[in-house]
This record gives sequence, C-alpha cells and structure tokens, in this order.
Amino acid sequence: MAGRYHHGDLPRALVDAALAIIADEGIGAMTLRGVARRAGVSHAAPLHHFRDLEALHRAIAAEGFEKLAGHQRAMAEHAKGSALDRFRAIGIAYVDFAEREPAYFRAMFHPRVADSSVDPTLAASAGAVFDLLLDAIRTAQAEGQVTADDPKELALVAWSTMHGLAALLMDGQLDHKGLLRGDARKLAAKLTNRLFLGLRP
Amino acid sequence: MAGRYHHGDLPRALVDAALAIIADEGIGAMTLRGVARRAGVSHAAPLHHFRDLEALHRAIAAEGFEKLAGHQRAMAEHAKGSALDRFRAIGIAYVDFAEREPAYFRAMFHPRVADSSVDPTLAASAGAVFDLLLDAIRTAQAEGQVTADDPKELALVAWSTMHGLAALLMDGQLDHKGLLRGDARKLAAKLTNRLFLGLRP
DNA sequence: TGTACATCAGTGAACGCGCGTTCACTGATGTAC
DNA sequence: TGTACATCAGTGAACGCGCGTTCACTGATGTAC
Repeated sequence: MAGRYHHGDLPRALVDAALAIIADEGIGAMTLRGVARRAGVSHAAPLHHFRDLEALHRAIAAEGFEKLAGHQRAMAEHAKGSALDRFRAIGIAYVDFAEREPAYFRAMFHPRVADSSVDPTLAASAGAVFDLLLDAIRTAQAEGQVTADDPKELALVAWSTMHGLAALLMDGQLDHKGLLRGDARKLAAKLTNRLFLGLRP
Repeated sequence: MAGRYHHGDLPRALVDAALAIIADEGIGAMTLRGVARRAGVSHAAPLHHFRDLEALHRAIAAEGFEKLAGHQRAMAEHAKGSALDRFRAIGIAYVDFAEREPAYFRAMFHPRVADSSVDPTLAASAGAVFDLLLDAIRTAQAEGQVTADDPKELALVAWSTMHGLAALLMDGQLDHKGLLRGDARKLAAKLTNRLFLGLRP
C-alpha cells in the first residue's frame, strides 16, 4: 500500500485528515492545503476529488449525519423498552455523539454548509436524522405515552433541547458555571427526563 | 468630526465595523485588516486598541452578553405578570436577541472566545446572563410556580432549549423542514410553553 | 495665557507566510482488440 | 495472453492575493510650569 503512486482511497484519507485538523486546531484551521499536507499528498491532489473546500466540508457533514443516525439507531435498539424509552435514547445519543465526535459535530453545523439545499446527499442525510426523531415521537404518541399535539412541534422542542445542550457543552459555556457535574451523557439523561415531563399526554 | 486626524472613538468604530462584516460575510471573514478597512482607517491603527483579533472579538462578545442581558431585563419588565411570566419572557428574549442581532450572537458563541476565563470582563458579562435566568427560576420557585428541584439544573434545561432553538434557527437547519412557520418569537413562545409544562411543581 | 515637551493615535511602506488556483508533467490503471 | 492507447490520479513549480506584524514617521492631544 505504502509507496504506491496512486493512493488507493484518497477521498477517505482527506476526510480523515480534515477531521484530525478540526479536532486538533479547530475548524477555522481547515484548509485544502493543510488537509493535503496531513494526508501526506501534494497540495493539488485533493482537487481531483473535491472541487473546493466547501465540497470536502459538505462530504464530511453528510457523513457526520449518517454516523449520527447510526449511533441513534444503535442506542435506541439497545434501549429495548417502550417507545418513550427509545425516544429518550435517541435524544441522549444526540448529545453523546456530539461529545464523542466533536469534529464531525462542528463540521455538521458550520455556517459554510448550512444551506444543504445545494447538496442532495447532505440534505438527505440531515433529513434522515430528523425523520428518526419524528418517527420515534409518532410511535410514542400511538402508544399513548406522549401528548397528541403536532409531532413536528414536539420534535422541535426535543431537538432544540438536545442540540442546545450539545452546543453549550462544545462551546465550553458550562465549564465555569458549576453545571458540568458528571459526564455529558448523564446530563443529557437528566434533560430528557425533565423534557418528557412536559410531553406527557 | 470628519477629516480629523484622530478618530474620536476608534474602538467603537472597529467593533461596529466587525459586526457589519460578520453580518455581511460571516464571522470567518472577520480579519483585523478587513475591520480597519471597513472603519476607514489604516490597517495598523487597530493595534493601538486591540492587541490582536481575539482581543477585539472578546470585546464584541462581552458587549453582546451585556446587550442580551439588557434585552432580557427589558422584556421581563414589560411582561409584568407572575414570576413565571417573567421567566418565560427571559427565554423568549434570548431567541429574539439571536434573531435581531445575529452578528453579536455568532460572536458570543464562537470557539475563539469560548475560554472566557482569560478575560474577566467577558466572564462577568456571560455570567450575568446566566444569573438573570437563575434568579427568575428561584423567584418562580419561591412563588410555587416551578418545581423545587435544583434551580441550576432547571436553568440548564431552559437555557439548552432556548439556545438550541436559536442555534438551529441561525444555522438554517429549520428552513427546509417545514418548521419555520411564523416568526422566531412565536416559535420561542411555543417552546417555552411546552418547556414549562415540564417544570410544574 | 502661553510655551515646551511628552505622550498618544494613526500613517504608509515593507516583510514573510500560507492560501487557492493553474499548469504541464508523469506514473498508474483500465480497456479494446 | 499481449499490446496499444485512453483515462485517471498525483506531482511540483509558479502565480497573485490578503493576511499579521514590524517599523520609522507625523499629526494631535494633554500637561507642567
């Protein structure tokens, strides 16, 4: 593998290099040249696979949404309880993902890729995450565990709460306020608990 | 005023120029040279007032937290109802501020200024916003309108929900999901409504 | 009130650096026959 | 199975640009006497 002229899977290596840069130096330090350097390839090589930095960034974001959905499905399956338990597991998985994969998370919600309408793959990946939440709510409603109000509105409440916690955690806003007792997952569990009290039928 | 060699209040002008750049081209486009250009001053002039871009950025963030607190106090006062009403007004004001002053909001929660411990002014401004929320919760608890659980935990739930909604709105995540019916303030009102159902005694 | 002097605030030229982009190139891979 | 050829993937030099930083400078302001 090593020493080959052709890389084998340069797109993969570029995505990984970009994630390493985001994790180490922040997303502001992500440049095409820097990514190429980290992947051990000449600076012009990435252009054969990604037209510009935004294209690479969109690919990372789409992959991030897919991984998030996978993580949520896995944790929901593992929960194995009622529809409400699975709903809750999805919320906790969201925060857990943000903490485990901060580089992906930052990439996913960066302004540069905010307009996902220009990229069908990205739009689909992001949409799938929301649909997962929506389905969980509808199932919980069908089982009478959640109020029968507009499921989209309930999804927005749940999403906002989990996204807000994840964002505050990642931006270090909770570090100096005595709020960060225990790990993020426990904190998320507390929040979903509280949240669900407001979603009772 | 115009034509003078000395500017009069260059720090003020630099902050305003930076905010204009953030609003027009995004926070990634904020550079010391660009800010100086926009303020109509030579590129080395800002160094007499801000040691580097981070110092300017921190000043903007601190000012943003102060303005947010002011907006929240004003809306809480205007609410004039029960302690719960004032609590709710504080939450709605948070989202309202993010929508009215996106440039400040982006600056306030940017990773570059995340570690507020290095800047006492910034730390105090950010802390005051959280204290405002905490006080509102304690008052509502004293009046028996909110459950007597740990007020810091309740504050975190409320903050996460409002911050999450604000962040999702600003990142354009709600634009293509049929969630953005009506304005942000109405949306925030709906969310606080739902949130408070979970905070009942 | 006036003068001398120190300090402050902004200028403009210069520097080195990393960036994106372009280009002709070359080695590796895939395909037609 | 072998050969010829087209396409693909990565190289390395070159370019212009905007950036932060440094520097000697000069005009404006404040203060001591």
